[in-house]
Amino acid sequence: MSVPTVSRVLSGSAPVSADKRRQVLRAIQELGYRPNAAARALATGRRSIISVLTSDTTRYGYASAIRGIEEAARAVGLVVALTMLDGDDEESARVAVDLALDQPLAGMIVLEFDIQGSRALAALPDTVPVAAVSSAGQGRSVPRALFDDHAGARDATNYLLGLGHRTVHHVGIPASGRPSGRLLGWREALEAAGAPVPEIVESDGTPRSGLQAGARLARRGDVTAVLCGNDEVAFGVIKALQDEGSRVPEDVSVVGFDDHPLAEIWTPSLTTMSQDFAELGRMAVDFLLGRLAGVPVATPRSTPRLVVRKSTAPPAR
Amino acid sequence: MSVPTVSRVLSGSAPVSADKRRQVLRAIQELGYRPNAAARALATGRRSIISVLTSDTTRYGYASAIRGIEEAARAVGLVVALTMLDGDDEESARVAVDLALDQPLAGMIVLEFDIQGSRALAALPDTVPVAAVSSAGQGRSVPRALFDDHAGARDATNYLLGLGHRTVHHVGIPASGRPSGRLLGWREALEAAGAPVPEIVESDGTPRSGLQAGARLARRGDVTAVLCGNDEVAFGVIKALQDEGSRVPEDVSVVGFDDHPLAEIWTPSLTTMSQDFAELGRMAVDFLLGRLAGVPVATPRSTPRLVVRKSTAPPAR
DNA sequence: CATCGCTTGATAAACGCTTTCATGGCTGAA
DNA sequence: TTCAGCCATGAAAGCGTTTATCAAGCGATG
Repeated sequence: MSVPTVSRVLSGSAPVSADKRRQVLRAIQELGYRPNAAARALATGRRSIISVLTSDTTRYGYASAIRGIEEAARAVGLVVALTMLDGDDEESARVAVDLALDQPLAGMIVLEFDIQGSRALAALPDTVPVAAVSSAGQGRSVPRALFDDHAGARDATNYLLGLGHRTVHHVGIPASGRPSGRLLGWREALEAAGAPVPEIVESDGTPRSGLQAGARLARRGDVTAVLCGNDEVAFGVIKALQDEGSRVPEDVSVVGFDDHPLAEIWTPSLTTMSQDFAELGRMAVDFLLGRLAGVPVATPRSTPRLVVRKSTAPPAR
Repeated sequence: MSVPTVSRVLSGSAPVSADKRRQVLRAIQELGYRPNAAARALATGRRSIISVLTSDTTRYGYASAIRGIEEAARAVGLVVALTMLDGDDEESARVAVDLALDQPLAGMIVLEFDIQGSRALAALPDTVPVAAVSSAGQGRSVPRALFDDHAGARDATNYLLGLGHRTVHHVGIPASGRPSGRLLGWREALEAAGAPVPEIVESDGTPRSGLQAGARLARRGDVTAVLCGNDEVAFGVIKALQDEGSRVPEDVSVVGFDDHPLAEIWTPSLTTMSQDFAELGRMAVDFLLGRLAGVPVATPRSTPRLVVRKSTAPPAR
């Protein structure tokens, strides 16, 4: 019973007599033998890791996308490695990229939801096969799975205008490029409708910063509709508005983005642009794998879908 | 300029003249050379991957723990690989474990927050270095970083009893063993106080199931205090109670578990047992690495801390 | 009965790196 | 000037697989 025989039994690359096979299998059982992954990777050149570069993995959209990526990867026998991007300077992007690159990678997926993602993408050598998950728009020319938050924001804004609001305020979140697709879509819709374009209120995308944004909006007094950069911020905005005595949706309508699992449980339940991040993650994997295999694959796209709940209503007159 | 010289420059394992070094570095620059990770792993035997086995990564506690693990791993130059456990049968646990084991692993961390985690742990061969992140309690004898949700549930229950509630109801979530530490702590506190032990309401840990649980509780009529298995469920429970006309906390006090980022934004803000999952994840990595290095490390423990907010109050009399 | 072809097992090379070992050049002391 | 001793460098072996090549054994066929 030789080494190659074992290899053949394991890989099925050549016929082995039933007898020998049984022998080999039993020995493997007994010894608890596991092929050495490094040696195998070296000999075959096959890489089994998809590396995911992302900032804050605890946020809903990120976590969902990662989940989708992992599912799709596992389905084809690949493992996903996670590297977090935690500074937004170029140096920390380089460090993270280096760490990720030190693995035997089949490919890489960058969640380009924010500036950290863009930085990482920029720091990548162009030898490594990569797919980004990005907002539709410009950026380094790299294969991407796109979510069209430009269109999403436009639709959301139009929906609010359609309810009769004179204009729509916007609470921005950090974006990968500047300005973000969400911001552009919002502005575009306002301009197309001839509505005034109010000053943007910035946030960092967390509920807590939404609280501050909401407080600032409440102080303005003339706000009747708000489009938030994501649901977490929208939650904070609603809370702050309520704390300041505004009723949602009677006094102010609020629309979120992403369709967080808690959006339908919130009081009032949150009208939002639903995005299927998990699906987007899966598409990114398929896209990457397709390109690796040399199969031409169309750029995957996903357009957010308006989910109307109870946080929006026509303005009080 | 020979191969070993390059290796020496890169690893610093032996002195190289400044001249040669410069030469080598320039060549590396020009060629965009990257050492082959698989070959390196094979030659050195050093493994640079920590594999994390976990079920649903989008849930707050899981995502936070993963984040902590990744941070700690990255700090020592390791990469984390993620494998999701998505069935709760033994077969899918075996598949997931096999996939993870097919990498050159430094070690493995299993998030044993639920039955999937336990299954995975059971499917692990005892040759691989592993640390589990588990509720304090029994289980397979494996090094663990423990969170004491038994004590946490006890404290929470005692807090509610201390407010004057006659008893405390419990909305359970799926647990790794059965019964869960949270359930045990809750029951223990009730029994110690001589309070009646109400029938448990089950949930699957999601906001939606919390909604159902809350509706059932509302129908009982005699409920004044509820301890929920986690915050997401608590959110659902609160919502359902409110929908059914109960006021929180005036009619019913609700306590959650984990301190979700939205807990303080909720209406009313949620009293909860705060757990630092990220820290727990970091501790698990240190623990694992310490044991690998042969350094004796004490079992890390973390006890949840009561955070009192506005969802609890003395019972209406 | 001998030969051919086919199946199956063994031997050896290769993957790209690290590490040990030997060598040759240099320095410094005698 | 010479030789011991040291240091930088290159040659070679080894890490655990896969795969190509080769040899042997077997049954079938002429």
